[in-house]
Amino acid sequence: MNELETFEVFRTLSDPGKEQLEHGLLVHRFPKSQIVIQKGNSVSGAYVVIGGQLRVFTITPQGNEATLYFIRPGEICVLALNCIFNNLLYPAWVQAEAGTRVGVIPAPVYRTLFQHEPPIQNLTINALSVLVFRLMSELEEIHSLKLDERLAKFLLLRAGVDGVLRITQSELAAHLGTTREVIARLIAKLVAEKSVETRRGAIAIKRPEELAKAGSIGL
Amino acid sequence: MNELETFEVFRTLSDPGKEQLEHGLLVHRFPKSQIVIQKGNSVSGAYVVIGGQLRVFTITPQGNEATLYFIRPGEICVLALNCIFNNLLYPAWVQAEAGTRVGVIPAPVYRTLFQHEPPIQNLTINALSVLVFRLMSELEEIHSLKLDERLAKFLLLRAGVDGVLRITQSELAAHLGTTREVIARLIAKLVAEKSVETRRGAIAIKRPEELAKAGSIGL
DNA sequence: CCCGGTCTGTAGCATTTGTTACGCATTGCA
DNA sequence: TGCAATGCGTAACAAATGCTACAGACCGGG
Repeated sequence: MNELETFEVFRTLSDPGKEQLEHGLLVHRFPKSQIVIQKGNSVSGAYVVIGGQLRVFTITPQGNEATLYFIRPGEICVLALNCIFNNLLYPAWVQAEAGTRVGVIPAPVYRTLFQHEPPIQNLTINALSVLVFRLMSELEEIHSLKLDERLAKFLLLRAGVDGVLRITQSELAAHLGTTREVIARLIAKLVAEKSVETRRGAIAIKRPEELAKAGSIGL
Repeated sequence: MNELETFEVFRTLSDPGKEQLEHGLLVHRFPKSQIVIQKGNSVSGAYVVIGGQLRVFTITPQGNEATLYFIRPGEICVLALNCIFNNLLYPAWVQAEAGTRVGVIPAPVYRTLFQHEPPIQNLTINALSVLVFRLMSELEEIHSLKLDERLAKFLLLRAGVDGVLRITQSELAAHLGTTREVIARLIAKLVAEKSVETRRGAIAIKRPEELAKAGSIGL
């Protein structure tokens, strides 16, 4: 039984489909922070994250990173899909976090699966759709919200159940497409009004209501 | 022969596929500037533009519009696709420009076509992919370019062969997600350096080289 | 031809964001 | 323990953008 069958979609394939998949599948492991794909690389197949997590980001001319999104276990890299369906080069950078395991389904295999297997069709369409929505709301947010509002939203949406978000301010800045100093300034305000506390490499949310107000999120 | 067969994709369907399509297809006509879909509407099917052009945009809390993209003849509304595949409500506004004709393929019909007809699969994947790329480069641009650079790029990419772009400054502002005054200020600079001339409802590009420099486009 | 609506040109000020430049704290490693 | 690397806090300044306000130009319809 291949590793992808931990995920439901791949269990519901037809038998010939499963066979094709087993034949082609490759599994890679990446150590922490390793760059998996660079902008301009050609893409050999569809990437499915089995464990760990991948981070997709771009780099601005000034050298700042801006995170586009994450790929978590069971998810598939949509940009790579785009590339294999349209024969394009990969348009961003990808970095592995923690010990990440990734399954690679070679492009030709994936394309035949897509033609005949409804589960793969759904998976594909869904992945693309979700990305479109994320990107659109991201765009809308950038146009309509100020940085402090986006920050508040980000903190709320990503904090764990204990209200603690393990992330450095530089990383935060990268996610929001700005610089560390700006983030530090905004967080200082939040600390002043006791909405959050800061630690090295982490932020603890103390008064989510305040953040929700700032980020215009219904709580 | 139905109106969609002016476009190649729909001519390459299998016979049963064509039949299904003919059964379900509806064609609508819209006068200039009519709002076609409002945010939150439910979506009845896939929209294919036959003639004219649709404009998809959002509205910020301050009431400013920001254009997301256009749908031209032969293209399909990807957001509507998303909605019919995932049973969502439409997430933006759509407005018709000029006398636009739109074909509507009801959701169930489209879904069966998608399952069995490779041309429709390709069309769908392509439409989604292209949109993802557009949105991503838009995002990257917003992060990395300043407004004047984005403006220069926009002018160059959209001007006709005669170097004239028929658009009001308010519309320009909407496309770039800013306000008219800001656009006026930036254009004033361009006029001062004689890169462009302005008329009522139009802008004439006089020295594309200058704009290309500003917008960091290789000419 | 006049008038109301739309489009444009400008100015000045308020805010937000980016930049530069430090100093200190914490961590992990030699 | 000492040192280097990394992360954080802060200040002052520069630049970009947004907002308010107003005046003149142009257009089409009555």
